[in-house]
Amino acid sequence: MKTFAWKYISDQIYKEINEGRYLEGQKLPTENEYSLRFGVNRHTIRRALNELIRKSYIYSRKGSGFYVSEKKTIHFINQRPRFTKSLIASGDTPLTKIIRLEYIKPNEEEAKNLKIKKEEMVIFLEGIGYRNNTPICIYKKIFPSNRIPGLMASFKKNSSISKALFDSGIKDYIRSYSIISSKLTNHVEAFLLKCNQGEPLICTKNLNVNNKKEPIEFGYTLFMGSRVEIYIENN
Amino acid sequence: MKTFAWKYISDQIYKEINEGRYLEGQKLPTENEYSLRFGVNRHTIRRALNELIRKSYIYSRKGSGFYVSEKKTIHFINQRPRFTKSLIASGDTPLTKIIRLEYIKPNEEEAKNLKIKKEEMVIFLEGIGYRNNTPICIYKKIFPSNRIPGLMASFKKNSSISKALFDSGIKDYIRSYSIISSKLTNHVEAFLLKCNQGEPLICTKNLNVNNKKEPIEFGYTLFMGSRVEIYIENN
DNA sequence: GCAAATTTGTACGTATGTATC
DNA sequence: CGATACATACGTACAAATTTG
Repeated sequence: MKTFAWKYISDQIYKEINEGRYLEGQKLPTENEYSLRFGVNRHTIRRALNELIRKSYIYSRKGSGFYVSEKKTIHFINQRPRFTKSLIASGDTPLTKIIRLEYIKPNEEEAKNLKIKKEEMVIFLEGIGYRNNTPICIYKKIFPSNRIPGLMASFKKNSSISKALFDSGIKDYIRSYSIISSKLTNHVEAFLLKCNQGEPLICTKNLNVNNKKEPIEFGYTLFMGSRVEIYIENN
Repeated sequence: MKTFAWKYISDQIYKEINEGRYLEGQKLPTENEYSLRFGVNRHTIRRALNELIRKSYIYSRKGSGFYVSEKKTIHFINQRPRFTKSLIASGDTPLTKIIRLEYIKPNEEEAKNLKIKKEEMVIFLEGIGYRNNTPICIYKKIFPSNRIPGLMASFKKNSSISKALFDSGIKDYIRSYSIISSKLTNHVEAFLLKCNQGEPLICTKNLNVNNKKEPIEFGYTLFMGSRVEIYIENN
């Protein structure tokens, strides 16, 4: 099989990144510089660099340049889920920013999973998880507030979600199930995750239940495929 | 924010696919036809169509045309893993093709997981999983043959992996852990999965142990993100 | 089975827009 | 503000795979 110019150049540049010739976040040569070096048209270089963006080895900033991407962290999925713990386990500073907190009506799937009537209002919480000030996931969580009195007040007092739950009487909970799929970022997600549109995401959907097996949280998380790995433990 | 021609066209074509105007696998209009219809250059159409390929809504065949992609199946990850069972659960005909079966030396990670010396030979098995004659995953499995006498012979006799294990005395086994990550297909994987290079994959790595908690299988699976969803049950 | 026509893929070139420095 | 650098979009040409006659 013939290898094409753009493919060869893409592999070549990747090799140089992989050899550690550029630090994470470091700027790569410009399109024109590569164009001169490889003796091809600028568009052929663009094709090559675009391939590396798709594989999320690099990213671009319009008017600025192309830069080397950062490495992955590990997220754990197990019976006792705690986002913060995951990040501690991977040796980084935990951080979460809540970007939305309000009462809304659940959709059909959410109501069904939480075992409530779809007219019953729920607490909707959306936030972004970080590692080293880099966003690595977007999460949305739905709580059946009628089942957990005082939860909204507790959220407003506590910065930590599991602490807020604890204060509202949820001393323990376990994960009932998770569903994992994949898709590419749309432009809103790309904005929140500070990445390019079209990057691969690992999507999880899950249900947590209390010790009486009553659903207490239904959630979605979008992890950046390029920054996260998911670990599933069965005891 | 200004929306560009290629973006608008990409969204428009996607909308038409999503409205069900084309069947799964159906051929779309050619680049030239779209070019005429939208009044833009062929390359602008290519940009738009490429976006839909990246999102795996469509795929292309050189010299032939662009086609609408097929829907997803569900794969279950739980304590009692059986690939075949997953496919039955999703209502399709199970099928697996073994493309490699031999004795080799394990790498460090494999030896460590299987709790054997890295000089000890293992059985390496590689295959492709199908649904309706469409490949949906590539799997590689490593078995500590010293711990499972007669396994190689059994593989050669049986078409089913779990049946082969059963015949070799592994009446039951459970999944110890799974790790999930994501990446894009390289050209070998794209060839095996009959898809375009650069499609997103859900990558799993896992360890199965027998009822004495001895490792009996370490495996990797690459699921096509566009054709599979993964369901994790915790009882 | 072969040749021609069709269709996608690669590669060059030019021009202009737009964000960053 | 001007210079730089990435992004979009036009155009041409030819290569390579598939389909059609």
